[in-house]
Amino acid sequence: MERKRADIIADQLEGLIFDGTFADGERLDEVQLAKRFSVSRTPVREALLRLTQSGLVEQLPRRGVFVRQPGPVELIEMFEVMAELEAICARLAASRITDDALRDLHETNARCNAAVEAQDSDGHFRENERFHAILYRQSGNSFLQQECLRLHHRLQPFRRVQLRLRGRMKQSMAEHKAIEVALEDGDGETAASVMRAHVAVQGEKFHHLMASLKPAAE
Amino acid sequence: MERKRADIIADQLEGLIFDGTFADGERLDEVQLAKRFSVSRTPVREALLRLTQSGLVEQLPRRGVFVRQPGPVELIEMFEVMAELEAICARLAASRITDDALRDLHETNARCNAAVEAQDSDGHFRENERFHAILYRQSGNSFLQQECLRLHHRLQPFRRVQLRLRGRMKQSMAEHKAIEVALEDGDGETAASVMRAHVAVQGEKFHHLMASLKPAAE
DNA sequence: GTCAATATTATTGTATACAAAAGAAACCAT
DNA sequence: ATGGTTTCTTTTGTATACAATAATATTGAC
Repeated sequence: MERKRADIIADQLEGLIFDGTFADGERLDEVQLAKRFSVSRTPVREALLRLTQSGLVEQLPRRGVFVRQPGPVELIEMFEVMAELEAICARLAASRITDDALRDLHETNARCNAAVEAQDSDGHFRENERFHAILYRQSGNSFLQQECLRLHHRLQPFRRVQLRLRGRMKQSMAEHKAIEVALEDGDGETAASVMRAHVAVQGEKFHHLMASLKPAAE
Repeated sequence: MERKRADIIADQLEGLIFDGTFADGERLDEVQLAKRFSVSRTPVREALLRLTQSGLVEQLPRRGVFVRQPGPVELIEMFEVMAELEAICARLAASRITDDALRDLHETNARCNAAVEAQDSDGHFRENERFHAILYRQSGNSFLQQECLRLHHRLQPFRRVQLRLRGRMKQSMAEHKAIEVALEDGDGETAASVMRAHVAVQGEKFHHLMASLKPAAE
């Protein structure tokens, strides 16, 4: 159950930004949003403040808040950090993961594979999320886990795109398997380097995809 | 120049939490703060919302906001993440750092050493900050840089303590030197591992210090 | 006709007023 | 006296009113 209206509005606004209803650079008018959600400006302002902290919008003093989608460079940077963070999780998890979690990881990968075979995109997405979430948790560092979840969530809209590329899903699953094996062996360095590449390639694929769509950019 | 009153208040409140004026678990009353800063509740609430996002306070719905200092476990976790993040910066910087920045780093270390010799605690602190800031920047990833600055800032009140330990400053300087050399050699892995230990030890020292002060804890 | 200065409008930032919910206190019953 | 219930108070969350500033439009001068 959600807490206050402001939080609900923040989540809804986030969704509207993620799905492109509010385009990059667009100004978010407080009174319009207030009318849209049938509330006063106060909870809308709180929601916008939260989005500002999340980095989804930018707030120019006395001018308003504007949607701020990361550009190509920033996106590559964010994926690079995500890759490093997940590599850390993998390395730490190699020595800290529980047997239960290892089993869970194995089963999750199995379900993920099955979803790929069945062309079940949503299923694959769900199990893929679970795979990564398990590793965040098994880093044994809940602060690291929180940071990973935060950045993961922020990159989510960009993450789905690259998975549609031909052959990417199967390669991705092979990487998952390699990470699983490395963790079973307690080989932190291997787990880290495979994971780093696994995540970093997502950013690169996305970048290439963008570049092919907008050849004139930059 | 600061933007709105709410931001100024947020910064001031942060300082008051850092210096212990507001103790852990203490409730921050909106009307009291409003009177203290001679404003209405509105900017106070905005400031508190910002601190909530930063993690300095916790907001229980319909109950109020409470100062939330990290406990021993969380602090160790945060230092572990900081160590890993800085290790990443060092590794990336090894291949990306500019000659100018290398010179700057060298001079900063020299000034830092001089400050240690002169027992200039503030000077050492300042140059030490600069050393780390240079590496954040030379990671060549401004998103990573921002994340490092954020966590660094959050850990600042706990960082100063361990430096007062006997012999720690000299050892710290030796580590700085080792990192500098590794960067000159373009040896990313060495730079990363030295940096990781350099930062991680801060958390451990702090932990030991706390444990020695409160032997009954946990 | 164009540029600039001023007036008008619109929008953000802050203050206050109101509503709802949680906590405290008083009252009653056993 | 103690436990529970109910009222009252305190405090958060929301709505509205006001103030200040930036954007826009209008008007006047050249």
